[in-house]
Amino acid sequence: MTYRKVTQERLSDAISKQLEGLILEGVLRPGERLPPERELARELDVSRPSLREALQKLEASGLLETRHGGGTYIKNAFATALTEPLIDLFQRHPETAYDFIEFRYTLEGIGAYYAALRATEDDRTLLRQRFDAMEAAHALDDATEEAERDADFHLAIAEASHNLVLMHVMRGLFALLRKGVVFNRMKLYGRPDARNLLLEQHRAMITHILAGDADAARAAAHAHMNHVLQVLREMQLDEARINVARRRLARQRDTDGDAAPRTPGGAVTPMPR
Amino acid sequence: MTYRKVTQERLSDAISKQLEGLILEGVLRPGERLPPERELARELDVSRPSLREALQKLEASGLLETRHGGGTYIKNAFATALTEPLIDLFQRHPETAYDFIEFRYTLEGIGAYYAALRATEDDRTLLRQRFDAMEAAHALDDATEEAERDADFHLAIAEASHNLVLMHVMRGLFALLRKGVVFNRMKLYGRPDARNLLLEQHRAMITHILAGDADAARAAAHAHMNHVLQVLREMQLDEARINVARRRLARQRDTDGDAAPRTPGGAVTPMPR
DNA sequence: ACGGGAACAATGGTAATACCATTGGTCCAG
DNA sequence: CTGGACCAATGGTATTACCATTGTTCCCGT
Repeated sequence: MTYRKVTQERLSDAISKQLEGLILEGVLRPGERLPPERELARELDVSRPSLREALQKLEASGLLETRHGGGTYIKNAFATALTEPLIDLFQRHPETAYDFIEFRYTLEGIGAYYAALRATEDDRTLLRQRFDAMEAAHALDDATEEAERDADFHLAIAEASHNLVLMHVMRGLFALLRKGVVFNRMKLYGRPDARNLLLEQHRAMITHILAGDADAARAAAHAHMNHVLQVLREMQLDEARINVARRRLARQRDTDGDAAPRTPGGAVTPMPR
Repeated sequence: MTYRKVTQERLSDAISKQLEGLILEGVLRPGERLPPERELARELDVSRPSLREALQKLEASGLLETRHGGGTYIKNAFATALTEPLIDLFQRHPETAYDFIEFRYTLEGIGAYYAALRATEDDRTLLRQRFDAMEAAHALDDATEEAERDADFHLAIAEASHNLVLMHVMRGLFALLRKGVVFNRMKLYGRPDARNLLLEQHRAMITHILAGDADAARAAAHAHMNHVLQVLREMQLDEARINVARRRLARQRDTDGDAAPRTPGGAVTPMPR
C-alpha cells in the first residue's frame, strides 16, 4: 500500500503556489501592483522573509517584477511569451491587421459564448461595471478613454469565459492593441457615426451574455468584429496586403473559387468575407 | 551620451549568479553537497537570509535541491536547464490542461477551416510531407517521435490557414506543449488503440483540407480535439480542477443548467462537453 | 503663479538573531 | 546484535531593526 507522503510543504512554496494560482486564474491582473510586503505578510499571516522567498521565486520565473522602493508588479509571462513574436510581425507587416481582426473574430465569438454559459455573479457585476464605464466615456466624448474602456470590456468577457488560456491570449493581444502596435483604435473612434454603432454592438453582447444566451452572444460578438473589419477595410488598411504575393495567391483561391460565403447558417464559426 | 546604468545589483542576485557560474562551469559537480548555509554565508560575507534567497532562486530554476536537515545538493543542471519557468507553471496547475484543449479545439477547427479554403500548392505539399512523416513514425512505434511529428503536422495546418496571428499563437502554444506537456501526449500515445485512432483522425483532417471541404475539415479537427479531451478526462486529469472554487462554481452553471449540449448542428463552434 | 528642491512617507533590500523541524548518526540498554 | 532514545548538524521560519530607493508633497524663492 502506498502511504500519503506527509511532506510538510515548505511555507514559501505554499505562498508562491497560491500567488501563482491567483495570477493564472486572472484574479491578479497584469500590471497590477501587489500590496506592500509588510501588509501582504500580515494578511497571509506569514513572516516577511518567508513571503520574500516566495516572491523571489516568482520573480525568477518571470511572473513578478519588483522595483526597489516602488512596489511589486505582476507581469504576464504567459501572454507575453505567446504574443511577443507578434510585435515584430506587426511592425514589419502592418497588413496583418486584417489577420488580427480575423483571429479576434473567432476568439471574441467563443469568449462571448462561454461567458454567457459560465459567468458567475462576480463576473456579471464586473461586466456591468466595465460596460457602464465605457458608456460614460462615450458620453464624455473622450476617444482615448473610450478605447481603453472598450479593451477592458472585452477582457472582462474573456475572464468571464473561464478559460484561462483564452483569457491570457486575449490579454496578450490587447496589450499589443494598447501599445498601438497593431493599428490605431482612435481612428476607429474618430468616425462620428461609428462610435454610436460600436456602443450598441457592445450593448448587444453584454445583454445576451447576461441573459445566458450563448448563441446570441456569439453572434453579437461576430457582428461586432465584422463591423470593425468593415471600417478597417474602408480605411484602405488592407491595401498594403497586396504586396504579399504568397498570401494574395491564397486569397484568390478563397474568393474566386467559392464566391458564395462559406458561412454555415447562423452559427458562423469562420469569418465571413 | 548614454550613461552606464548604475544598477546597484541586488545582493541575492549577485550570489546566485556566482553560484550558478560555479555550477555551470563544473567547479561544483552534480551530486556534490554545498557547505551548510551558515558557513557559506560566512565565507561569502553575506547574511544568511540573503544567501537563502539566492539558494531559493537556484532551487526554483532546478539547479539545486535542499533537504531539510540534510544539506543542499547540486542537481544535474542539464537535465533541468531546458525547462523554462512557464512550463512547470502548467505542470503545477494541471487543471489548465482542460482549458488548453478547449482553446485548441476552437483554434484547430478554425485553422483547418481556413486551410481548406486557402492552402496553396506549396502548403499542400508540406501538409502531405508532414503527414507522411507522422505515419512513418507511427509505423516505427516511436511514441516520442510521433508526438513531435504530430505537432509539426498541426503547425503546418496553421501555416496553411494563412492567418499569421493564428499561426504565431499556435506556435506559441505548441512550444509549451513540446516541452512540458509532451509527456502527457506520451501517455496519450501509450494507449494501444488510441494511437491508431489518432492517426485516422489526422488522416481525416488532411483529406478534407486537401479536398477543400472547409466544413468537413473543421468538423474533423473538432472530432480530433474532442477525442483528445475524452482521453484526457479518462486519465482524471481534470480531477484536480475541483479545488478551484471559483471556477467550479462557474462550470456548475454550465453543466447543470444546460444539460443539453449547446452545440448547434454540425457547424460546432463551441466545444461540446 | 510657477518651478525647483528639500523633506518625508512608503516600500523593497539587507542583516542579525533566535528558535523550530528534520535528518542522520551514535550510543546505550536489552 | 538489535531497537530505541538521544544528540548534533542543518535547513526552515519568525522577529526585529535598519538601510536604500522611489515617489509625493509642500514650501520657498523667483
